Amino acid sequence: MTAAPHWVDRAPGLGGLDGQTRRQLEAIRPITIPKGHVLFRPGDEVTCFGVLIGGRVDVYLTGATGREILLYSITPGESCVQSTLGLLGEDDYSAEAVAETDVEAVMIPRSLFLSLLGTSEAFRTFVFQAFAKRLQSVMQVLERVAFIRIEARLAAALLERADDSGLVRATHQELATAIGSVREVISRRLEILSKKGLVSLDRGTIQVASRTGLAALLT
Amino acid sequence: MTAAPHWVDRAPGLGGLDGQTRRQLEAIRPITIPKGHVLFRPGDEVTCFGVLIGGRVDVYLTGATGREILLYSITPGESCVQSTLGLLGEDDYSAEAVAETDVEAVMIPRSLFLSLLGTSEAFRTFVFQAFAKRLQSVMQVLERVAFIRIEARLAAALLERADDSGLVRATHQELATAIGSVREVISRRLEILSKKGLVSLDRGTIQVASRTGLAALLT
DNA sequence: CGGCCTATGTGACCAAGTCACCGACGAATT
DNA sequence: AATTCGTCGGTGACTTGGTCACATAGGCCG
Repeated sequence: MTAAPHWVDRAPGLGGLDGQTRRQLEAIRPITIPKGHVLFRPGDEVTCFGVLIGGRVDVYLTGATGREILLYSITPGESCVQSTLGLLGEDDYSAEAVAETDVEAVMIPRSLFLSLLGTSEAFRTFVFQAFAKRLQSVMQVLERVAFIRIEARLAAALLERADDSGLVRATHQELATAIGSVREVISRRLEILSKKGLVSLDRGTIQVASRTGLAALLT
Repeated sequence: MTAAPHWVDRAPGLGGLDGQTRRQLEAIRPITIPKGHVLFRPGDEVTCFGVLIGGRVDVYLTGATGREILLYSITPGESCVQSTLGLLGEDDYSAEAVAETDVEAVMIPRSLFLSLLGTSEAFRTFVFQAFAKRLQSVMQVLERVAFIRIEARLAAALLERADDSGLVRATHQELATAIGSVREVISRRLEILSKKGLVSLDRGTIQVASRTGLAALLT
C-alpha cells in the first residue's frame, strides 16, 4: 500500500525545508476539527500557529450589531494569519474563525513557531507570503465594500460560487455575509436578477442561468 | 556641538541590531521628499523598502469612481508595508501614498532588504511587527466602514484630530476621506453637530465645543 | 396533523451616497 | 479697489442600501 504523503508535503508553501526543520514539524500530529466548530472568537488569546491541511475555515469580522463579513477563507496549505498577528504583535484575535467543513490542521506551538522563524528561511518565507497574501485580500475586501455597488458584488459572488452546472449552494444570508451586506437586500437583488432571467431561485440554492449576463454587471 | 542621532537610532523598532547590519543600514543616506509628493500610485512597481524618518505619509485606497479612503498614516520609525507586500509577494502597489508634510525617508534596496531579512533577527522583527500592525489597522478600517455609522466615525475623527484647544484643521473633504465617506455627507453631519452646539464651523477648521458631547456619539 | 426551525418575502422607514449646481471666501493679479 | 480664479462649503432632488417588524412558506419530525 502507498502511504498518504506526510502533511508537510501537502502544504504547498513549505517546500525547501532543511532537514532539521522538517523533522521538528513532522513530529507534530495533525488534529481534526468537526464542521461548524468555532476555532477562535474575538478576544481569544493566541497560543498556536495554525496550518490547515484539509477542509476549509472561514474567517469573519463581526460588528457590534452582530453583522458579519467574510474576511477570507483558509484552504489547505494555508496558515492562519490571525495567529501570526497574535504571536508577533502580542494581540488577541479580533476575528472569528469557523470550520466550514471537517478540518484537518496542524497547530505549531508559539515557542517552536518563533524559533523556526529564526532558523528556517523556508519557514520564514512561508509565513511572510501568507501574511502578504492576507493583507492584500483584506484590502480587496475593503475596496469592494467601500467602492463597489451591491449588484456587482453579488454577481461576482454568484459567478465565483457556481459549480459547473451553474448551481450555487448558498442561502441569501450566506451570500450577504460573503459580500458585506444583509439578507433583505440580497433577497431583493436576487429577485430582480431572477426577473431579468439571469438566475432562478430555490430554497437554499441559486441556479445561474446566464453567466455572461451576470458578468455584464461586474463593472 | 552635539550631533543629531543617526537615523537608525530614530527608528524605534530597530533596536538591538547587530554591528554588521547596523553598518549596512548606516551606509544608506536618507532622502527628503517635498510635501505633496506622491510616493507611489496603484500599479507602480515596488523597488525599495521604505522607512520613514521624519514627517508623515498617508496611504489611500482609491476606488474606480475616484473616491479615496485613508488606509493608514506612516509616522517616523515606521516602514511602508506596501513595499513589503511588493517585495515579498511580487505584486505591484495597489494603493497611493502621499507625503502630507516634507518627509525624510530611507530607501532600502530590494537586494539588501531580502538579505537583511535572512541575517538579522532584529530587522526581521521590525518588518514583521510593522506588517502585523498594518494588517490590524486595515482590518479596523474595514470594521468601521462596514459596521459603524457615519456620525460615530466622524465624532471619533474629530476627537482624534483636535489639538489641546479643541481645534481641528481639516476640510470637510479631508475628514470624508479619512473615514471613508463623501464631502456632502460630512458637511451635513457637521451642520447637525453645530446645531447641537457640539462644534462650531469655519472655513478649513472645526472647533470642538464639547468633547464629552462628541464622545457620547461614539457608541 | 401540528409544532418548530430555517429560509425567504415585504412594506415602511432611515441612513448614506450621487449628481448638479450655487455661493462664499481668499489669494493673486491688474 | 476691482477682477479673476481656485478652493471650500451649502443645498435640493434623487438613488441605493440598511434597518425593523412581521408575514409566509417549506421541510422535518414527533
